[in-house]
Amino acid sequence: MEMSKTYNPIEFEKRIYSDWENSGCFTAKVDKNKLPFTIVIPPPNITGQLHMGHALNDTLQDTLIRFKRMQGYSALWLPGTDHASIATEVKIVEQMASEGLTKKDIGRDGFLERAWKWKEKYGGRIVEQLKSMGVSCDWSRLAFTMDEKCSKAVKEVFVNLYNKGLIYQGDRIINWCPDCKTALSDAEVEYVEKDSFLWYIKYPVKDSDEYLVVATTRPETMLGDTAVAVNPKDKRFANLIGKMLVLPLINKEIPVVADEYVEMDFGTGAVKITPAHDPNDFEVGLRHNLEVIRVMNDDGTMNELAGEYNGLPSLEAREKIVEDLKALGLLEKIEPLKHNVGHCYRCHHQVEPIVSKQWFVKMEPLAKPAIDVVRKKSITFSPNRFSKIYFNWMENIKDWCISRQLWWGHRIPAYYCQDCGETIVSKEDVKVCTKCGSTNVKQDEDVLDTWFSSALWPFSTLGYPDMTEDLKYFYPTDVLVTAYDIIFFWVARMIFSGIEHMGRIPFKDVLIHGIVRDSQGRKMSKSLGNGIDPLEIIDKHGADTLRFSLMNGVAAGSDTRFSDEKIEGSRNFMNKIWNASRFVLMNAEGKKLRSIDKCDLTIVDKWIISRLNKTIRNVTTKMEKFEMGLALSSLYDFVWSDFCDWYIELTKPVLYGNDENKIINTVSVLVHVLTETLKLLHPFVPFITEEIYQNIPKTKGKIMLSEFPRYNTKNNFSRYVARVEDIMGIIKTVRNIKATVKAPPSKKVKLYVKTNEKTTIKQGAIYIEKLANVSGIEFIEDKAQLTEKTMSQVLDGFEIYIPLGELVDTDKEIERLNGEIKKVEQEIARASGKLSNAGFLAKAPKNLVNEEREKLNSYLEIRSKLEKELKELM
RNA sequence: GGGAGCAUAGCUCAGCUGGGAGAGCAUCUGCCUUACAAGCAGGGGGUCAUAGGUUCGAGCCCUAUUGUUCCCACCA
Repeated sequence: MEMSKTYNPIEFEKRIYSDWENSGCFTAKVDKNKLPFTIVIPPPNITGQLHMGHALNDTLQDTLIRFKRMQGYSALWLPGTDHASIATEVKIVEQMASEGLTKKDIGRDGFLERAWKWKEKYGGRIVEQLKSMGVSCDWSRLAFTMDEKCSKAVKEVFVNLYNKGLIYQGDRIINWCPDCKTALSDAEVEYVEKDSFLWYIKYPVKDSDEYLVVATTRPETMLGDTAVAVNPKDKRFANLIGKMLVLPLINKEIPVVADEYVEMDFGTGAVKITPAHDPNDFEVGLRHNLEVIRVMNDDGTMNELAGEYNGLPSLEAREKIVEDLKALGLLEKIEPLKHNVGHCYRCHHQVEPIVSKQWFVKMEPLAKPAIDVVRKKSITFSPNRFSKIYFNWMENIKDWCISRQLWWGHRIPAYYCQDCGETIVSKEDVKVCTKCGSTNVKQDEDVLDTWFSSALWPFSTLGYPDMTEDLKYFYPTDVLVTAYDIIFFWVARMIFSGIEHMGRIPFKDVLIHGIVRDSQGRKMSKSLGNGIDPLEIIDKHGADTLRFSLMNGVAAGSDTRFSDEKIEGSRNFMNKIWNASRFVLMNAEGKKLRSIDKCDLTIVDKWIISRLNKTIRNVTTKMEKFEMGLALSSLYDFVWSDFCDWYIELTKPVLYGNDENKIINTVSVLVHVLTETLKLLHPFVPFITEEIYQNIPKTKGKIMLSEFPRYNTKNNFSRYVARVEDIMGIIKTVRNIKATVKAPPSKKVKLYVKTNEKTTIKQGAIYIEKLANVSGIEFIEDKAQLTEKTMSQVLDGFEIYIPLGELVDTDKEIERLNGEIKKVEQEIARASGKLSNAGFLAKAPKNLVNEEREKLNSYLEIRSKLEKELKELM
C-alpha cells in the first residue's frame, strides 16, 4: 500500500479500531499461563460528554494496559458507565421542565422509564466517544452501575453492613440541597467565600432590663433557637449561665448554657444555638439536651413553626426578621463579614444544614483497616504525596450519609411495616412483615448515594457477590488511574469497601494525575466557555495527536496546560513518524530483508541499535514507575534526533550507492529499528503505529498483540558508539564553521585532518562527506603542509582544517578562536578547581576523580593546540 | 486554623538515588539537500525565587523568608 505524503489519521483510525474490535483483541481471557493485569475504568457519567479530563485519564490507562498486554500479561481493562444519580436526575428534571412537566406529574415509574431511556441514549454516546480515543477496553464486559450485576452487589453490601451494625438510620444534621431537594454527603458540599454580614441581635434576659447580644450570620434561623451558649470560662457572662432569655419575635423562653465550643473573642462571645440548622449547634444541643426545632421546609422556605414568617423563602424571611428586630430596637448593629457558604456540588445552590432522618454508614471501623493498608504500602499512591491527603481525610472521617431523596439510583433495600412499624432490611423484595405478618409493607422511598455503588466497582463488575472465575483471576486489580479530585469520593471508599467485602484490597497502586487546564492555566469550565473539546481535536488531527499532547513530558500528578501549540507540535511529531516510516518503506520495497543477526553491521548501524537499546531500557523503567510522560519524551528524542536526524541521514550514502549487499544490510537495520520503535510507541499512539506496522513487509499479526521490545546488553556496542560520536562531532564542526562564514551548507569543501585515529576517519568518511558536504578528506601531519587559507578546529583527538580561501576573514577567525579558547579555559578552570580540592580527591568516588583528570588533560591539550593555531594567524 | 504543591531560558515545562543546566515553542542566521517546509542545519538566550545551613561538591537535601496555586476544616 502506498503511504500518503503527509500524516492523515482520519483515513485510518476508525478502520483500525473496528479491526481491533472485530478480531477480539480487547477481550481478556482467564489464562492460568499468564499473569493477570487489571484496570477498571473510572466510569464516566451517563450524562457526560467526553471532556479533556476523560481524555487524559483514559489515555493514561490505555497506555498502561497496552504496555502490559504487550509484555505478555492477560490484560483486562474493564469499562463501564455510572448512573450518576443526582447529576442525571437534575438533567432529566430540567428536560421535563422544558416540556412543562414535573416529577410529580409523571410519578416514580414514569420518571424511571424516562431515565432508562436517557441512559440508553447517552450512556451509549460516551462509549462511542471513548472508542474514538482508541481505548482498548474489553467491551464484552461493559458494566453499568445499575445493571443487574452491580445492583445485586449493592444490595448484598447494604444488607451485610446493616447486619453488622455498620449502617444505621437516624435523625442527624445533614447538608440539604433545597434545589435538588435531597440530602448530600459532606464530600458533596463545596465551600465558597461570600461577602455577608454579621447581625448583632439583643436577646432580653427574662425578668430584667438586661440584654444578651448574640452575633449571627443567619438571623432567620433564630426562630429555631433553643438556647444561647457562652464559654464557661467567660467571666462576662458567668452570672447569666442558667438564666432564661426571651427569644424575640416569638417570645419563647430559652436558657443560657455554658459550652466550650464558644470562642470568647469572636462576635460577642454569646452564640445562639439552633440545633436543627447548624452542625455545631446540633452537637451543643446533644450535650445540653436541647429541643430540636426545624423551622424550614425541604424547599428552603420557612415552615409553620416560623410563625408569621411561614411560607417565606429563607432569604426573604431573613430580611423581614431583620426589619422587625430593628423596629423593636433589638438589632444592635450589622457588620460586614466574609465567610464560607456551602454549595451543592451538582447544582451549585446554597445548601442548608438541617436535621433529617437519613441512612448513614458508620465510618470509624471501616476507616481503620483502610488507613493501615496504605500505611503498610500494600496500596501505594503515586506520586506518594497524595497518600497524605488520603490519611488526612480518613483520619478525620465522619459518618457517611448515604440516602438521597431522589428516584434515579439504587433504591434502599429497607422496608417498613405500616402496621407494627418494623424495619426490615433485605436483599429480596419484602411483601409481608416478618414480625407481624402484615402485608402493608412499604419500601423506603430513597435511593443510595451514587458513590455507594461506585465504591464496589472493582469487584461488583467482576461478579461479586458470586465468586466467579473473573473475580478469582482478575481481583485485586492492579492500578487505579484517576485525577486527584475524587480521592475522597471514590478512591477512599473503594479501599475500605474492598477490604470489608472482599477481604482484600481492590488495587495495588493508585496513579493520580492532574487536571487539564486551558492555555492560560485556568480550569476548563462550562461557565468560562474555555473548554477544549477532545472530539474536535480527534476529528481534526486524530486521536494519536491528542493522546501525545496530553502525555508528552507531563510529570505525574501535576496539572497540565493544553494549547494549540502543543497540538501542533504533537501533530508534527506524528507526521515525523509517518515520513520516517515512509522513507524506510520506500527503500525497503522489493528488497529481500535479513534478520539483523545475519547483517554485517556498520558502525552507524551499531550506534543506532545501541541507542534503541538504551531507549528500550529507559522507556520500560519509566513505564514501570508510571512515568508515562517521561517515557514518551525519551521516545520523542530517540525518534526525532537519533533516528531521523542522524541515522536516516547516515544511511543515505549507502542507500544511494550501488553496493547491493550493503544496501540490503542497511535497509534491514532500518526496518528493524523502525519496527521496534513502533512497538515502543504503540501504547502511547496506537493508531499510527498499527497503520504503519501493517505496511511493513514481513511483520505478522497486529502490533497491539506483538511483544514489547526488551533491553539486551549485547546491543550496547560502546566502543563503536564512541567512534560514531567522534564522527558526528566532526560533521557538526564542519557545519558550524560554514555557518560562521555564512557559506551555504551545500558548499562543498575539502577537509584536512590531523589525527592518530585514522580508522575512525576512514570508517566515517562516507558519512562526513555526505552529511557535511565534504568533497574529500586528506590526512596531514602538520598544518605547515597546507598552502590554502583554512579555518581550524581542535577536537579531542582530531585537528581539523577547512580550506575556505577568500571566505576566511583573519580578524574574525582570531576572534572565533579566542572564543573557543575561552570556552576550553572555563572547562579547565572547573576541572582543575575540583582536582586541586583536597576534599574532592579524598572523598569523591575514584572513578569520578579519574574522569576529571582525563578531561583536564584532554582540555589542556586542546587549549595548547588552539593557541598554536591562533599564534599562526597573528 | 491545618496541610500540600509550585517558583529553572521570552513562554510552557522536564531535570531519576546530590557529581559538567535541558526540551518544545518563540527568536535570529542560512538552506526547496530525491522521507518530511507539519522540514533541515547553525546560533543567541538562565545569579535554577531570596537568605542561611549540611557536604569535597547543591537546581536537587535541611531551615527560614517571599510570591503563587490548590486541598481540608468551617468562629456563630
